[in-house]
Amino acid sequence: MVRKPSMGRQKIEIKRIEQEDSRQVTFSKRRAGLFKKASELCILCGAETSIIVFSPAGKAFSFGHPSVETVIDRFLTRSPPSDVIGGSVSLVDAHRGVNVRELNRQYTEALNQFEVEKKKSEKFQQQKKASQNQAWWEGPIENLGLHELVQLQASLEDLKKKVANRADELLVNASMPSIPSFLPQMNAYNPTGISDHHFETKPIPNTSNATMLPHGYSYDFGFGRGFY
Amino acid sequence: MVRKPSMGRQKIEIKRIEQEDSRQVTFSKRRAGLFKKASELCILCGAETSIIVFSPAGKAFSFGHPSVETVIDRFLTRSPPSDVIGGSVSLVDAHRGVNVRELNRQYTEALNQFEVEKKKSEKFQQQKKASQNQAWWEGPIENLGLHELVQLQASLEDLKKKVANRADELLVNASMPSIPSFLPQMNAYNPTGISDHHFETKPIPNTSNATMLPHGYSYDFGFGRGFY
DNA sequence: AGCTATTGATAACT
DNA sequence: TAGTTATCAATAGCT
Repeated sequence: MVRKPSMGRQKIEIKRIEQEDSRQVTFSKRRAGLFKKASELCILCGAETSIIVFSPAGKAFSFGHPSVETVIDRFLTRSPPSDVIGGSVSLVDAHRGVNVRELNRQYTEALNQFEVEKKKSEKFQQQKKASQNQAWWEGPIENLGLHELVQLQASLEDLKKKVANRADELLVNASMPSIPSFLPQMNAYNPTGISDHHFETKPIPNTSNATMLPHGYSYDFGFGRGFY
Repeated sequence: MVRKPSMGRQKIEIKRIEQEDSRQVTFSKRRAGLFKKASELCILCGAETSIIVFSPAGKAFSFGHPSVETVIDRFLTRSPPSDVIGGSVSLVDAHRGVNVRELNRQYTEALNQFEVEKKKSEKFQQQKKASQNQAWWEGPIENLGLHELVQLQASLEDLKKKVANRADELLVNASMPSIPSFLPQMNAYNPTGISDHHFETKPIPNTSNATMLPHGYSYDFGFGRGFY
């Protein structure tokens, strides 16, 4: 019998796939591959990873270990994983207003400082845009005032720490009721099916306890954090 | 001479790598691979992707197209409020959390902008310094990024290769200023040592215009969304 | 950081 | 959308 000599995998250029069907197929396959790679990275190296992917059609897919929310929160607040899950919020409540207000003040202040510095380098921005993707970085740097920028950075870093600390308290304990990993949330989440959320996720082999779900669905098996 | 018959790649089990050194090496390699895959997914399929990875040591790495913040925002906006999920925390004033979160987001954004500005200034310095020594490459290939140029100074051979790749990208995506894959961004990143942020990101080839930076650093080239 | 031998991912096709 | 195969690409083990 004559074999069917598939061309097998062919080398492709990394550029937008114009063929819509092919693009969709490739998206699905590669998204699955990406999530698998991520899960392996988590398992092999004990990393915490979060991936969010919006398909060209606008559908959201996500992968997260221990969960998308956990990683994002850690990233945004830059605070270490908290074990104060489910703590009382009433205590935070008492200081909430003041803290937020103060943080806001500091933030505004820092922002103002930043704006001043920013204007100094505005010309470079313009130069960049003017030359499109040309060499925006070319030109004199003397006017930038790097020294001042450095100082500003220091103050920002300081502020950030405060924000992070506050946020950690407020978010972790209050607004971010960290979803218990083993909860069957995904299934129970949208029992009505009314949601117009998109979800088309493919389970990945060896995914272990990482979450890998369509938009908005978390499914942490409680891998926990085994970090240093 | 006797060849050195490397064992080449061996099959491995997907389970935690106990050997610390190996784990670290694997983490670096695979993280780079993961980001590359993500960038390809974005380019090939026009997807919007965000990846955040915390190394076992706690360092944060991120990839984002158009930017981490953009994708996360989009994701969180559409995501169901997590406050409602956990019954025990339903008493929480969701609004409060939003404020803090928003505050932090704005702060992070500001910091990112600042960092970008700062980074630019550093590039200028490099540019200046580099120009003093050799500027032979200017003009003919000024479409390339400074980082590339700086990098290329060390290797003419590399130059040819890079220029070719670059030209390729530019031809294909003329309107998309991409981030030169071999950018030494992370190296020049924090010369002050003031920041306590972690950053150790590896440039990924063919990353195009996606952002792929260490924690908190966004670098949106304005790719925009080319969705349907 | 570089180098290969292999495994693993996937483009083309059914 | 899922399954198969030939190739290409990623990377484990070393240096």
